[in-house]
Amino acid sequence: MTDVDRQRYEARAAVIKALGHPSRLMMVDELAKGERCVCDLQTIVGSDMSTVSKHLSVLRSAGIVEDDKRGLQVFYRLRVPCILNFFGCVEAVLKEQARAAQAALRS
Amino acid sequence: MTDVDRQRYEARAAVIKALGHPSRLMMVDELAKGERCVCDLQTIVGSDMSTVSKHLSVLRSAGIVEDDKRGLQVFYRLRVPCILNFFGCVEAVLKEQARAAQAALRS
DNA sequence: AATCAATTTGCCTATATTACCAAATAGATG
DNA sequence: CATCTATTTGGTAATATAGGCAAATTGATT
Repeated sequence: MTDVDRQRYEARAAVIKALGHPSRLMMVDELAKGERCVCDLQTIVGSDMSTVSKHLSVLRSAGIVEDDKRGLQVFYRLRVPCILNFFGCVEAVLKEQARAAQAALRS
Repeated sequence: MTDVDRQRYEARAAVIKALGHPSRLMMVDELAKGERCVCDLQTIVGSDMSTVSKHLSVLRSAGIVEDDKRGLQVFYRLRVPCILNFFGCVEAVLKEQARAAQAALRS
């Protein structure tokens, strides 16, 4: 494992980590439908506006969303929509989890 | 956003979070080639054995890997191979990141 | 220029994560 | 049974993350 390889895994992990929070997932899901202002996202997520803003900045520095200020509002949108493909597989993992839990109960 | 919805995002985030660490990504990548004992993974990752073991337990409780003790060794393998599809999109995000960084320099 | 609205930043506290070491466990072997 | 090997568990310290409040910023409005 070379140093460059390590850096590559580091970079990948940073992207994935940015997605590893429920509020951020909610926002990504909402942004899948189109661009949204911070206020829209706050309504959905339900945290303090400053908290939402910080989550968005995590997504932005990971390269997952980009923003665009128009007037008083800042609009965010997905930069790389393939992110959405993750969810299918994540659901598969959750199903496996459930299955394993059942099996454990039976044994 | 109902409470059940929130729980669903929570569960998804937990799975994704488990992937959000460079060492764990390395291990998943290695396991893509087939099952491996903890010692194999330790060699690749290069951390303390106990650290590697804990990372594996994170992946296991997320439902991403399963393990199997045979003799003195414990073998791990991927439970849900679609995980590997993530990487393509993550690379796309990284490329976008790089492009944005370039654009920022030019402006 | 003063005020208002939307968002971000700074600060602080609580909680979570990571890593290593040392000790415990479990199976194999002499 | 004593011992060796592979792995896990417990303890602990360092660092990172998350959330809210208050203050700062930025653009719009009067």
